[in-house]
Amino acid sequence: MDILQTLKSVPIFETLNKSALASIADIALKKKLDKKAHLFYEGDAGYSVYVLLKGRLQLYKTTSDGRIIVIKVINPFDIIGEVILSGHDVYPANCVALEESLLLMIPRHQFSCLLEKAVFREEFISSLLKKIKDLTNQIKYLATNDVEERLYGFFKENYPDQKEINLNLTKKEVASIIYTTPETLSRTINNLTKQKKLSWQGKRVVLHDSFRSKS
Amino acid sequence: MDILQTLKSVPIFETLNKSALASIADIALKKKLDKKAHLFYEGDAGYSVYVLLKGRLQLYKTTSDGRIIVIKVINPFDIIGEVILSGHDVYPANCVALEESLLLMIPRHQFSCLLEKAVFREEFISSLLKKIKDLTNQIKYLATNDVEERLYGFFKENYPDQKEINLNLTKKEVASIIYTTPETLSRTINNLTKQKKLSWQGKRVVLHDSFRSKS
DNA sequence: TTAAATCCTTGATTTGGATCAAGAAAATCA
DNA sequence: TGATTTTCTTGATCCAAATCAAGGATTTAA
Repeated sequence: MDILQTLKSVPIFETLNKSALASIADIALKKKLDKKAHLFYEGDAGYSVYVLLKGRLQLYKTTSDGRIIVIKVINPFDIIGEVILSGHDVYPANCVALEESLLLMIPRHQFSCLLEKAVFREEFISSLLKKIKDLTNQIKYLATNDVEERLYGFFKENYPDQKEINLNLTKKEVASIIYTTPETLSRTINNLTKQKKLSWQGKRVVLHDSFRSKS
Repeated sequence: MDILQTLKSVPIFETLNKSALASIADIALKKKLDKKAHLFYEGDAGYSVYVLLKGRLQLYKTTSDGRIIVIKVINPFDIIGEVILSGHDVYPANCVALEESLLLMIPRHQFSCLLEKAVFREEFISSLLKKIKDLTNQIKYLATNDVEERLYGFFKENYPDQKEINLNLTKKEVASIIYTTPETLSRTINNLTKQKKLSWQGKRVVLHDSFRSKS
């Protein structure tokens, strides 16, 4: 698929007219990221804004004692790295591919120019506001301390409405996304399996109707 | 102080020229909020964006079992409620005054018009990006489970560089801001006092140099 | 000024989940 | 293919902080 076609399929660019799309297509590059490869590290100076086309990324920070704190899992059509648009800024977190991913890479200056267009600006601001809402929910989700509940939230957030999931993540990775350890996740899955709330074999997860938020 | 003067003192409006300022002054209203009064509740339809001029607010959500999850403490010159700019949206959290506060209230449509101006737009986008960074840090801060550390972060974030603080909050409120209970906060203060890391009498808190992050 | 409500403290107890340990299962590599 | 690494599971133990309880201090209301 050529870049122009690709652009049209990305919601944030949908409202742009042909000439605007063409001008992005001229300077945007596709970038492939292997599983476990990093897009950037915290503190890196940033010159590009990215749009995830395919795959799944993870934004995370590390604590002083080496633990990983997952900020957010990034799904297709999310914008990444837009924080570097203010000032000559650096990325505030690390970003790694959870699976093989495909990105669109737009130089920062070019991206700024797009903001001249009212329709695009509104889309962009909306996407920032949505991100703020998401992070707000993430905080609530985290502060509501309960591993089972967080696991439920993980599926709901990242695999909405799916009963049968083909999971491209290890349990260890899921554990870190829901802020727990592999041991605790393993025991939680045990319990849920006994209660017939889900089944989890290899990459295949089936959520039964009884697997619900307690609230 | 009249509104025009006030506007000039708010960083996000600093770059605006006289006519732009005058047009805001025409439609912006000052709003006083008593301590414990709500600016809005989660789910309320929103028609205004606010700027905090004086005082301190708290954004929070409630869990299904009635606990309060503090999302963010808002300090002067922060923008509040801008999330309602996308679509015909509702506020995603509750907002309450922790002390008597003064706000500037700008109708949403008027605020949107300001975004036509490139300088203002850049300021506004920067403020959104900063908010995203802040929330990101809040997540890390929360996930780094340690009450003493979170208390340290609370002071650093909200009373930067202050050694002697006149605290307008009850200990119960501080406890909820750092995601703990009054009992645990009380014990933590005990320990820190014994170690001569701080003293906390009534509203007056003195942080000694030895009160530092462990990391 | 007293009464009622709320906040704060201290002690005792409980608990969810982390950590430690070690073997089994899977995935990756040579 | 077998060898090595990594992941997953299960059990035992530990711990920070929540919860429960109850008395004292402070604030607010009447």
